[in-house]
Amino acid sequence: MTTSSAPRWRGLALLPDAGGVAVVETDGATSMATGRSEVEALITRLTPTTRWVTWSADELRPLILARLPLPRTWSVAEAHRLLHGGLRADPHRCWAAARGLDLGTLPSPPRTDLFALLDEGEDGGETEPSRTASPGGPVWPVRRDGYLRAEVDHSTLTTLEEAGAWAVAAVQVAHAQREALQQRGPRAIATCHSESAAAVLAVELERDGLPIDRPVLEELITRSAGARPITERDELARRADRDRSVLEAVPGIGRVDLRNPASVRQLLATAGVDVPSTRKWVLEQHADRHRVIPALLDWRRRERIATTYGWRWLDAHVGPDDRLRGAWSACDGAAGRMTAQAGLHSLPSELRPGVAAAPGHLIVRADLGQVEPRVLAAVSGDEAFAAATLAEDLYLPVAQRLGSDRSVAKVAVLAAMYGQRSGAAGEALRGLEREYPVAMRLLDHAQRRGEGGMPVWTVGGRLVRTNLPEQSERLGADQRQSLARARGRFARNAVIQGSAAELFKAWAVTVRESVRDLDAQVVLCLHDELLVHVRQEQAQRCADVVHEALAASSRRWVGHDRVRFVADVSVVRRWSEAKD
DNA sequence: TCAAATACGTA
DNA sequence: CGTACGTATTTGAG
Repeated sequence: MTTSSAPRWRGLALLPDAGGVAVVETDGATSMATGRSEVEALITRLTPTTRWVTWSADELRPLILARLPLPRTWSVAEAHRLLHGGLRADPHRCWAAARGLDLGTLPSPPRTDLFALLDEGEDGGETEPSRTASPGGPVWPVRRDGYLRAEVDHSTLTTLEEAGAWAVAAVQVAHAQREALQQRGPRAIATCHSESAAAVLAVELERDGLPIDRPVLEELITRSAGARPITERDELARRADRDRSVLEAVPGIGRVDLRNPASVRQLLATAGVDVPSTRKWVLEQHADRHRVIPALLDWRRRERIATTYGWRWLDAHVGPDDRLRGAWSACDGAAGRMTAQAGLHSLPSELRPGVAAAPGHLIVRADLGQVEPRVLAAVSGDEAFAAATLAEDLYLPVAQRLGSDRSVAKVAVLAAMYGQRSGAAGEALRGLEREYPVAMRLLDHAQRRGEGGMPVWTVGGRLVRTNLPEQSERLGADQRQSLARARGRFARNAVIQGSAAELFKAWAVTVRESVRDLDAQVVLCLHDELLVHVRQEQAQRCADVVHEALAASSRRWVGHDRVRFVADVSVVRRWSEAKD
């Protein structure tokens, strides 16, 4: 293998105020471009062979907003998250980790309070830091004790020299990260490439937003929350309107605070229904006992839309261009799935007809089928389980081997991956252990590590810690055991969920690249589902490209073709439209 | 005023 | 005693 050959890396740092870009060449020389055309020429001239190193994709935001393509990047932050787990990946932390410095004594970021004045000059660095970069390496951002200056980040850069030194430091970290990732496993560097691209995609997703059909969305909101309130009085009146349907189901009840679970429980007791809690699944079991219960469940549904996805949400997150925007991150702090704000990942299906292509456009909707068991087959190397993935419906061959119904096989496989032990799953699990011992061993091993508070790794090499937040000292024996079990289930699931996230992102960023020529954009990533917005003439071609991208990226990711991934791909006007 | 607990939407 | 996240609300501590 020749993976150790030096990558063609160029560091990139932006001067926020000057509107310029500093580029550090592979030999350390720094050049600079200012103005859009000059910057674009500088970036695109080198694009085909260059991987652009930055501390984070967020630093590239101005270039991304200017729609520069940036196809090959190395995000120091994403590499750090892969190597060390968790979410925190500011430059100072990444630098210290790459240098092997103690993270416990990481200089704290500057405070804006009065105490900051008292502490000035006590950072272990020079009191009058030289803001000059030396040719041999970054002097200015680095303190005498080896840490990066806590008060420096990309928004504070003011000169070409500073930007150059900032980029040089990023490239130095990237080289160390690459070495570490090479040790981590055969897929880790490729994973870092796609995670870095996913971080750029995350900025693009926020830039482009999700196209919505405003009249339809407004109608759907009106149906649940009531007409748009103008005054605060209106708002209270709408709220009372929603409450009324529940309250009138129990005559003479008077005023009840439906938002207070204790009051609701009392309300139900008055109606002659005694429930241990007012949780939805509990209420559903008593739905036929009194008409107030269905009314309450419907109230909850409407109230969710009114409060979380109502008029305020629409005004806050949907722009005048009818795009729904929220911030995205390329990975969460646990197994590494993408996250999104503004409710983009939990939009009720009821509102999805309101997500629609802009005029003259269509949406290519694609979702991976049965992705987690297919990922299990890939990461475990269980050849029998891999054989099942060749089927369009993986659960059919599994059921056949288990000698059970498809439904039993499905429950068993999902239970195996989620660590469920209760109910009918227990029996069927034994069948899985008999027929697919290799896959089951991998899950059990991860679970045992989690129970012991030890980390696990995704197939792409991401470290997933299992001992993070809870203070395990001073726990009773029962608490300790339930904590260990929770960690075990988490670890068992994390190797699958996290590896699936890596495959998904590899697919998503391949789609991102390959639809660029069609002038199409990925506008939503939802764990196993992609929406691509495209002009209608190109929609069919785009759907084909999405399929091809899955074939290519999954083949690369798995490393062979004995595990198959499948996607449902359809061309629709609205997100809600049925798959074909 | 802030954090935890509760609840629930999505995968 | 299935996992994850984001959002809103209530509650209780400071």
